[in-house]
Amino acid sequence: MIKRFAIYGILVAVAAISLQLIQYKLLIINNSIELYSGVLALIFTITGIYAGQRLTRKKEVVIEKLVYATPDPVMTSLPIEVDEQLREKLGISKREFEILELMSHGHSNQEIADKLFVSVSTVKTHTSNIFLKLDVKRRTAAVKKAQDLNLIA
Amino acid sequence: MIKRFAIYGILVAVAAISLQLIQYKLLIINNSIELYSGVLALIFTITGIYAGQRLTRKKEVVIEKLVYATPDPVMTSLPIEVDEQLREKLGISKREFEILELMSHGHSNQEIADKLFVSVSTVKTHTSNIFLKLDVKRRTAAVKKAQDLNLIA
DNA sequence: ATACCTTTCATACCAAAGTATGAATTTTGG
DNA sequence: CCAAAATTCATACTTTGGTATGAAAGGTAT
Repeated sequence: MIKRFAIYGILVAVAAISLQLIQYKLLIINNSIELYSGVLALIFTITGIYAGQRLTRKKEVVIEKLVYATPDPVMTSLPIEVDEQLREKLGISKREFEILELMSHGHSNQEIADKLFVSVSTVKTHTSNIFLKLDVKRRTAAVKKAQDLNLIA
Repeated sequence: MIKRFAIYGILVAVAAISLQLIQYKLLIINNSIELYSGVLALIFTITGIYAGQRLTRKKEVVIEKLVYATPDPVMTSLPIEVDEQLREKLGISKREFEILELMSHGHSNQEIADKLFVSVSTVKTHTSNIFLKLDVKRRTAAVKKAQDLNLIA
């Protein structure tokens, strides 16, 4: 940081000397204080921008950028196994898990029943069991918890 | 962005007029081109630093976070800004959005009402409007769609 | 074989969610 | 200031979700 200020100091010194030259050239040849002012303004604006950038360059804000990509085959194997382990750990059966996934897609009990070719009663039984095992009282909470646990996507 | 340049343009104009005053004051009273140069340099260095900061403020370091999802044409810039834009595009009000978020956390209408200090009726009205705007029929579907649209986390 | 788990289904009942309608109040933008 | 949008609330009604209970059928491990 000290080094940086030293460099900037040298630059200012060089600029000062340059100014003397520019000053006399412009003032003697053109006798124009306006032109001189303009050049001066331009130079120091640029210098200011440069200095400002240099001195504050490290103040960066880290922002997450979402990159869309299809899942890597190698990566997909891991989550599924974890899902499986966690599912079994929670005592959730495969059928219940199926229903949990359909539930997370926003389907009603009736729609789930139709998709799985079972009665609404069956779906209700499963969902009730899922709620017990996930320790929640509503399907929205079940989906949220399952997502938080990485049980489902 | 255009607005920013306009503001900068006005500042430059004001600076130019100020310069005339400073120029004559200093040159006439002190007859010192060196003092004038110094003031000019200082002003425009500061201006430069300010302008540089302003115009390049958004250059953050972007850390890429992989999200496994199909590319969405709407989702190209920063998530936070898109949330706002998308929300407005869908005509979803700030209050409705609040409720949508609480809904996605698995809360019931009663719980949402308690958190926001409003009646269940109000929450129901909002949720119904949300469903219309998201073109869904259930809260689970609303949450799913909002997540898919990256409207909510 | 039998004890256990999973899956299936029903019936009944209560709670929560969602719709429709209308209206009062507040905020906000021109 | 005024019009439009947002927020609030109520009442009445329908639909869906969730609980409780009981039961039947199929698979499986001891």
